[in-house]
Amino acid sequence: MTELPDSYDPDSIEPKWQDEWQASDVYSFDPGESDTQYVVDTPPPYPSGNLHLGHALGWSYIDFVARYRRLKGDAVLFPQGWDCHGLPTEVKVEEVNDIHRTDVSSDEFREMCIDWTDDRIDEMKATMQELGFSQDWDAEYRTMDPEYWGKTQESFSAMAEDDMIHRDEHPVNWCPRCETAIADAEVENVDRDGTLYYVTFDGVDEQSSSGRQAESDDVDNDDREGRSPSGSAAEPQNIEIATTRPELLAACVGMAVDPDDERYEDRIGDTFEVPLFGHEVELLADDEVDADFGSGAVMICTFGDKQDVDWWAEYDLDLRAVFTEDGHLGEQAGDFAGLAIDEAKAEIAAALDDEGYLNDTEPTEQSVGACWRCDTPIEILSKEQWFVEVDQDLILEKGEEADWIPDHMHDRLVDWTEGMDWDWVVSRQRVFATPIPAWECNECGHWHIASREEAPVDPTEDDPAVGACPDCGAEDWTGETDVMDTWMDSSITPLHLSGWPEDIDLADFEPVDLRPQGHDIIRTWAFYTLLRTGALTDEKPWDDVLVNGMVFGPDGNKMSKSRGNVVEPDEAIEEHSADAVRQALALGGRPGSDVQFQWKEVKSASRFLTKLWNIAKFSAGHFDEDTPDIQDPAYRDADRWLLSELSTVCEEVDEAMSEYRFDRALRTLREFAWEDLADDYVELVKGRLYNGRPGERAAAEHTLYTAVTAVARLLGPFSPHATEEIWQSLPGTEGSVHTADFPSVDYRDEEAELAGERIAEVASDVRAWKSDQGMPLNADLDRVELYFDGSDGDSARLDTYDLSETVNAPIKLVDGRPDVELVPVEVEGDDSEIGPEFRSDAGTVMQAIQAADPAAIQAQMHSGDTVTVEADGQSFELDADWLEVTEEYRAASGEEVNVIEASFGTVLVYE
RNA sequence: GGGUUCGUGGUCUAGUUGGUCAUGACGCGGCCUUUACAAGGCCGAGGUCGGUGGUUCGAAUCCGCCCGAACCCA
Repeated sequence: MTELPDSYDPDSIEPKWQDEWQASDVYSFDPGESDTQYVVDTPPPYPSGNLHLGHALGWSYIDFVARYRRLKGDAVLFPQGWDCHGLPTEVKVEEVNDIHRTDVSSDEFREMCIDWTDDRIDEMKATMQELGFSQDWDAEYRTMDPEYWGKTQESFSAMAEDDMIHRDEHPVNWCPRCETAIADAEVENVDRDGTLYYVTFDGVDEQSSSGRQAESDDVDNDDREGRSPSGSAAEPQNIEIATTRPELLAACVGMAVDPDDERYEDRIGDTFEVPLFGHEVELLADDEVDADFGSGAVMICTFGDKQDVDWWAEYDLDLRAVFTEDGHLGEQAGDFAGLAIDEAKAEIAAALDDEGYLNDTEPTEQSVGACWRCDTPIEILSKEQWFVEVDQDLILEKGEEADWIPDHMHDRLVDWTEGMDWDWVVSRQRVFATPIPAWECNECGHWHIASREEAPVDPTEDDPAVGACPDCGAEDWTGETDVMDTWMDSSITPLHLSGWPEDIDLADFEPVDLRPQGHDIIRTWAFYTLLRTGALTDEKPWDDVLVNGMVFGPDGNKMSKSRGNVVEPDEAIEEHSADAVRQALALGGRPGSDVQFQWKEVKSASRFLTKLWNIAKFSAGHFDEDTPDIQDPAYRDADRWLLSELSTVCEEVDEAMSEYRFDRALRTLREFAWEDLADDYVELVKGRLYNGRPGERAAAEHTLYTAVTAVARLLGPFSPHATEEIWQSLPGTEGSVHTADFPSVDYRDEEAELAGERIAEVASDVRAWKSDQGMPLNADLDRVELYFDGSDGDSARLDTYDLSETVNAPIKLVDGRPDVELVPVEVEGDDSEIGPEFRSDAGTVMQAIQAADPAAIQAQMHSGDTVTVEADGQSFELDADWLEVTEEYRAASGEEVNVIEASFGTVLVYE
């Protein structure tokens, strides 16, 4: 127990506790210390070096849960991993060192990447520390460490044993800038302005040579020679197609139209000649063609898009690969070979125009697939690659078994999964990644995948353990140089955290408790984890998936450098405090919804923390080492009321936290601490604390102690630093607030709650009245009289001691109405009683009540249990309890008196 | 084009088992040194609950349509 400093200074207490926690083991996971474990599958971020507010939101949620579960007594594993492998690091390392990755050996390049990543991890850890997150750093993992990527390889081998890995020639998404295959999930569709070219394909007539028609039509550009889509006289007829990609002309292997398109009715199966390149293609009919797009006819190329791939497979078309891996035109392109794709588009369009094949162009909006790492438009190339089987049913089944918060995020998984039509291409033509543990036999071309025991292994360095080729017996191998998609690393995090393979076998795996993540990686991290864990263990990876939204800038837009609306976590921490930032993030909305970062929320959180600090400081001044142990305190109504309220708060916070409703939990806590505890309770008991007899004082002290220690613990998950400082300054506490137990306050007293509410209400009303009168709040009053207009003798059960001290006046309680002139001015009926009773007449009855003379109604209420009102010539009999008469003070009756209307009756204040 | 989510005072937000005057914060105006706190207390102004139609005695809440925004997918 230490003295609480006079003022709240987060700049000094936050770093102090962060260092303290690091040096101690408050967050270490010891499965033996509790019967219940709680394991979080924390996202391993890509180590960019910059932990932004979006991360801060996701990690705050995790930290709230982790700290809450610790309070509830679970042994919590909150680990932190790093998803290190990937292209951006390679690019960065090349940039920083001004080299190309082929300038140095692979090993050397990998080392450079590791060094770079180490530094970036340190930067992100520093921000995590500043935000007060409670990871157990003993459980840190980095996918670039052989201990980790060996597991990736082992899982690859295990899936290969189950025939879920294959190597095939298959069209893949290819980024020509990164020069690697990428998965569907790594393709972003971006809208761009493009040009739609109308190009004529001449018809081929077996009888005659493919002579062109020199016919001219009206087109927009009159310096161009145009060709009609349906040349009138000559045979055979040509056809006009529309394409945004003339550079693919050399790869054209067919043409397609809508089977119902009357313009092309008789021409299905006709042969046409590809302009400039001369090869012949056939016209197909397929439902997928949009007759309203362009000319209604399109060309099929290998490959312009996935649709082309489908048609290519379905109609068994030729493969004419025209693009090279580095985004140029290859030999198939003849005179155009060697041009970059963009150049080729312009040159081929110009050539088409020169030769009279280009009829028209028009601007068009198009959606193109782009590499999500570098935004370069992707191409589809046919390549030998490694694939992991996508078992859609299994993924859907395991996804269904998990609880998604919010619920609807599960729909995204389902939509994505059902739309998958290719297997997952996992090979990448890069360096800094997990090596694919496979070798090709130099003799017979057989591919051998490492056994599980061989991992970690670099096949470019070591030969396979198998020795001789099982197919041909040769012993000469070439190691695979391709590496794995980084999602292969991160999709086994639940397995890694569960201790596979050293502690458990795949068959022993049980789902971990929580997967927190952003909704942007449902189609990747969540999808792949379900795929891999499902395939390897036949279990769902986790019980709950908690999905966080995005953090927008203060202006409501997505944070971006170009918009200038980026707020960095350390900026917000410096301005206020980490404790305040965390509260602002918690209150930004329910989990799953996007959060707009707002300085005012951080500021108001900061004010609340100051308030809390002052409550604690005031309270601590009244505590001594005996306070925690006060036995059988002589509680008064105010104490019982506060304890009863606190019991409800504990329960509500518990429930909200277990439902991941951090916003609701925190709001509940704030209201209790500020309104009930500070504004009402503390004001009520000051008299007792300062002037009360020892027993009376002790009851208030103990109540205050119970409330403050409970609030510190309940608020600990949200604002760990301030609550720690407060907690450790209180008597009777041992160790960190973050190893304490969830407060068990179970003190229910409905009568005291009612009494307390009334005492607090009057105290607050008199306080407001004094403020209105311009009086000091501690001004003496002659007396205050409370009149209860209920008939059940309420007044007898009200404890006026604290109230009297607070308002500085003797209190008199009276059943009945005060001897001042009160005029009934309005009668209100209870909708929830009158509605169901009178159904369609309810509206009429309510109107009648309002139209009736309030005095007459009141008279009826005083003379009996029922009240009759008249409307539309009918009379309706009402239960007197359904009505409430509002009275107003009209004139003083002699003595100078002030009247305050209260919920239970009337309060008279005599100055 | 398809799907999901959302629309509440100037700004952000609570409130979805329908029920009396719609919650709070920030901002704004005014008053007040009161033995934890002026980083406080008190009072006040400010809302057709996106629009429209329906269900119902009664709709911010349920249903239909429309408008707008964000995200995901094509």
